Amino acid sequence: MEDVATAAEVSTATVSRCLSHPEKVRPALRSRVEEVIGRLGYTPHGAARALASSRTNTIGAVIPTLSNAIFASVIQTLQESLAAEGRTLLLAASDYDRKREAQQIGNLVVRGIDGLMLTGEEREPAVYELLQRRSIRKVCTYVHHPWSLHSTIGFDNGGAMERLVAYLHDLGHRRMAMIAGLSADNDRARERIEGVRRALAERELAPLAVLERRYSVNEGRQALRDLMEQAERPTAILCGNDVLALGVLLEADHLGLSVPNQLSITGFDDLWLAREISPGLTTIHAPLRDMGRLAASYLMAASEPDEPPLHREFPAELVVRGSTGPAP
Amino acid sequence: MEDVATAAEVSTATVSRCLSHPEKVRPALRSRVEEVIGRLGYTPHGAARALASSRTNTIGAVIPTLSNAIFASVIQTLQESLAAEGRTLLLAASDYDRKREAQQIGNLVVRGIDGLMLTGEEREPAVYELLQRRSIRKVCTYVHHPWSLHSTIGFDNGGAMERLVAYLHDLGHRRMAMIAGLSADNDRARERIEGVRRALAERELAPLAVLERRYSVNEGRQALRDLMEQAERPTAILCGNDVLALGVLLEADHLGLSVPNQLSITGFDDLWLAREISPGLTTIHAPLRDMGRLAASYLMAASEPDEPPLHREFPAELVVRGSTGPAP
DNA sequence: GCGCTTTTTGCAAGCGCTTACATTTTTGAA
DNA sequence: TTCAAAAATGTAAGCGCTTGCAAAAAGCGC
Repeated sequence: MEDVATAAEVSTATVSRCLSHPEKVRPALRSRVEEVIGRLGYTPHGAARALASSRTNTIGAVIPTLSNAIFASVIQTLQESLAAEGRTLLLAASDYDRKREAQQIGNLVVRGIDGLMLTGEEREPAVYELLQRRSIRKVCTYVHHPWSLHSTIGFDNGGAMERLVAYLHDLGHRRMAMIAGLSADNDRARERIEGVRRALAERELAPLAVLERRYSVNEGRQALRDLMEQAERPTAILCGNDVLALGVLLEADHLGLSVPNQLSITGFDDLWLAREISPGLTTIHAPLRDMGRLAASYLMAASEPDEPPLHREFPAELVVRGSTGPAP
Repeated sequence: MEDVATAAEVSTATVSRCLSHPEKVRPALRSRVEEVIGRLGYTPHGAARALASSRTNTIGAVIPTLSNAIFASVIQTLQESLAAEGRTLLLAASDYDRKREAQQIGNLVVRGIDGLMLTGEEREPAVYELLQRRSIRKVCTYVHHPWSLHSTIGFDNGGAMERLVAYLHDLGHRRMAMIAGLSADNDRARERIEGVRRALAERELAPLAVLERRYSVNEGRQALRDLMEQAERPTAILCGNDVLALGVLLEADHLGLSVPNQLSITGFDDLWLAREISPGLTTIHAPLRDMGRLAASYLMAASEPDEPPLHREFPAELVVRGSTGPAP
């Protein structure tokens, strides 16, 4: 920086201003400095900037896993929106593990972030304390908790499942089962289960079974086999996400069960695959791009003192395709 | 840090050493300091550390897109390996755009990284100059170029396609076409095309057509329609990756073409989907986890002066499934 | 207990920037 | 043209750590 200042015959302060607040420098001078910067190939030192300005222009995000396309999609949007404003994305994966998530967040905080996108709301309280102490903006995504002290941007997981149950009920289904995700460290999975129970209870029904499985195709396959061994077979199966539903669909084919004639199947998320396979998967469309974009702009905004939390719900719409039909 | 030092009745230097070089501090003292750190909830300031030590403990990675599972998978492995050694991953996506990639890399470098994982080898020369000047370790993945000055960890894209052609040729196929990825800014795509041309030329054949398309299911579908409109129809179609192949498979079904009886189809990458769909997709298995792990350990290693580049090839094996069969 | 070497600890000088404040230059109304 | 107000630039004090070097403590052979 000193070299640039010398070559351009200005002070280092001016060079710094050209880089950080170009509007504060007279255009003529600015272009002279910029020319020298280009000629000398100078690039600023991020750590020094961060130390001096206590801003890192970096936003962190913690998601359960990259292996699931729905997180990849939000991250992609987030990073595009951030890049457009000159921010960088620091990414970590928790692998659906609470302890690990806390550790990864600690990592990100140490590394220096101005904001943090989280998945779901439930986590170690220590995490929220740390973020508070460092006054790092945060937002919980994939959920909508208008009562919460933490900002949330997402959709109504339980409500979406209720609509799915209502739809199946209208088709005449009475014996329904659910293959959910592991609910232990996952509030989204839990809300989906609760939504199903609630909607069935309203109709004076109960699920034949609620199986909790890791989100994977093979777990879905196995779960269907387990369900079909039981005395009372369901006519419809609600899956915790599309990946499980896909496994169920594949296994149903394998077992010679006709979908949707003998068995209706639903998913959640609306991966592109849900549309491409045959039969198409009836599912809930998760508003991923909307979430990613809003999260980005929220996290980049300047913090006001005593700002109330932001809560924004995007609709999660029911998408009816070929995997559901009237009860046999 | 000063507070910790005061409370533990030591100097800040000792606190720093407890954090960075614990073996240099007498165990009794160290545990005293660590107790205070825990009690006060002190977390070090990453930017200050980076500035003082000129190490960031952060590794960058630039991939074309997160939307393709093969990149997600490598990133997942990379990040696990890095996290195990206390390093963080800084991620950027280039969207298969050369300019954008250069810009994203610039971003990462400014932000401060000790090493960088790149996808493929071909890019703006300025990028390599920048990395050189900042003496940032780097490695190109998904390719194996033993002649290159830049380290490469990957597999032989062209050779894999040659094996695929040989296999199809043995099955009696003579009229083959290729639906490749866009080769403009993508050396992997180009090498795959060249592999096909070379293998066919050796057999005194030439591809009926080489279509270049964006990697997407719909582009694959459209490409198959285009191919089938031509006068001379292929009996086998080699796709640039599994996503294109999947589109071709779906469209073949749609068009009433029987696979593999009327048409053989191959992919590249071996996504889990390739195994799950029916018929299963004959493809090349990309050694993603191996690449990710080795890239991580290479990038974390200390740089020696005048170290020669590392070149490591992992086998990319042919996986035969139901989408290929004898020529009609 | 002594003098030596080896290990542990403290001191303090930066690391490369940003920015509050002081100083200089420019602007514009009289 | 003049002078106060506004804008542009320079000065220099940190930002929170690491680490070379010096000083102190510990270990060791006698």
